[in-house]
Amino acid sequence: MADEVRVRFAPSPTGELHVGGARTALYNWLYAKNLGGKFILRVEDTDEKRSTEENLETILRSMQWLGLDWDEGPVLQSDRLDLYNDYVSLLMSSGNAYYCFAAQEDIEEQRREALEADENWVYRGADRELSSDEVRAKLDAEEPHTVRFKVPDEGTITVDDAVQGEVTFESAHIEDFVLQRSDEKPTYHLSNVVDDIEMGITHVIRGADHLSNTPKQVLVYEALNAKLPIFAHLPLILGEDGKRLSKRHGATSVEHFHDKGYLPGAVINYLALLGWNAGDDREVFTSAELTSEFSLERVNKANPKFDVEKLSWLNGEYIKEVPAGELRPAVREALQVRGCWNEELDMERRDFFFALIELWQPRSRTINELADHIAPFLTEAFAYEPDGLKEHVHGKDLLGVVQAFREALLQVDPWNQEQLEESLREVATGAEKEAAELIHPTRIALVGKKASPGIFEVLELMGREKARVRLDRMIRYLSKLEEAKTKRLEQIAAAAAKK
RNA sequence: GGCCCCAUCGUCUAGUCAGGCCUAGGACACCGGCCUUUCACGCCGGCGACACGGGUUCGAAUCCCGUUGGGGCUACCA
Repeated sequence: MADEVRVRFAPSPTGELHVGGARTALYNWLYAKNLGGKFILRVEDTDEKRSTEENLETILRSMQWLGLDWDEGPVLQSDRLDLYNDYVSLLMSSGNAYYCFAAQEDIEEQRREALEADENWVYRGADRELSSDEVRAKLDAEEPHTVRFKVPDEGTITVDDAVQGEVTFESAHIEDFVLQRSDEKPTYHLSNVVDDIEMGITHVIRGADHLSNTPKQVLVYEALNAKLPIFAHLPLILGEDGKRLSKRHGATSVEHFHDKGYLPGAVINYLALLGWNAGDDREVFTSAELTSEFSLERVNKANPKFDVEKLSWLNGEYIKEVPAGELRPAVREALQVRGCWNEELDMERRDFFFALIELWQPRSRTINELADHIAPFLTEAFAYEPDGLKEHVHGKDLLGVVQAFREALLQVDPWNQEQLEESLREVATGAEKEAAELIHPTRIALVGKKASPGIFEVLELMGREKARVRLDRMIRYLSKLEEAKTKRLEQIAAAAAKK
């Protein structure tokens, strides 16, 4: 029987889960699902200065939101420090590691000098040669020390990477790296390898920023006589400026996309296609298609740039296709944030709420946009869009026709699109105006914007009472315009009379 | 600086491993047009790329070398 596939996502809780990490998690998850393997979550928190509980919680929340469920874990490295110490002893007794008493500052000094002199330099600990008596004496004297790996002076290490192909490194270019810090905590190079061995990880799928570190880890595997996993290094996601994605690019955390009203399915879909493709022209994938078709062979080697425009388009595609009912909780949340949620929308006005969602689905790319569009139906606390006023209201002599339409609406029966349209056209004709000349100001009166779904649809859905209140508001606005105009004319007349 | 990786439209990419089917295909964005009371959707059309230079070959986006450009690593971070 072939070994079960076991992959892991191993974030360090030094920040939120950003899209790069999310994609790494996703590819691991897809790989496991594709092969019926296990997806394990491990938290690499051996750097206690930079790791926080809060970050961990955010990461877990983001993964859950994306639907990246794990089969085992989360395993915290901080819970198993003894394990790493056991391995240090093992490496020490097999002669692959040694105590290093050199002061950090001294090494840094040497490193700096070498760099300035343009020399290629790697640290080779002089303490490799210390006799066991000398080591014992220093240890007894409690001299601060680290444990370093004894890197061979010669030879090459070849990493056979599932994405990058064969990559060869010279041992001579690798320094005697630290396995255990002076505070006895393991470094990443140790804990990472130990856990991958202990957890039976078969495939290490991670960002390409780890490729250069891989030979060090291979050395540790070999020193431990452990079987190497298959490595797969994913290209790094870059920001729009071509630089590696970081906080400097602002909004790149998964949490942010949740807050902005993106759907988890769309984010997953976008991330899956950022560096991988099925070999055809499809852009929209179901989760099932993704898991059944994913393969490391089709992962690209070049670094992609993160394009929020395309994500937004995809998100719009998802919003369009999803049944209104599934959007309900997210829209509700967004409306609550905007302070225009009413419990009635979940009870007696449930159908109305659903109809509102359906009305705006085809013209919203995010849940937040959708909520912004729905809000005017729930509250009158919206402003008239300046552009709309300028184009369709100011200087149009509308007071009379809007008043007439307001009166006509009171008589419309039944209250449906056909009757509403008939009524509006009649009023416009009576006032010797084009229907459009009444439609545009009406739209602004109803929702404050110059764009909306069909005006009769909006009217029908909004209902007579709300429509009346909003037209009254527009009538007051138009009256004020008239007043101001009259006043100005009087002033001009008065000024002319004086001359 | 050294080591490692990468390089097709502005962006994501197909095609590269097995060279001719590529006057390089799709998607996002952008620009026109149609539809329409507006916007969006939808439909139709347009703009737009094999980084550069050498080879190899009858033939190169595809193979080789170099240059340039980008990214990563170079910590008692991960």
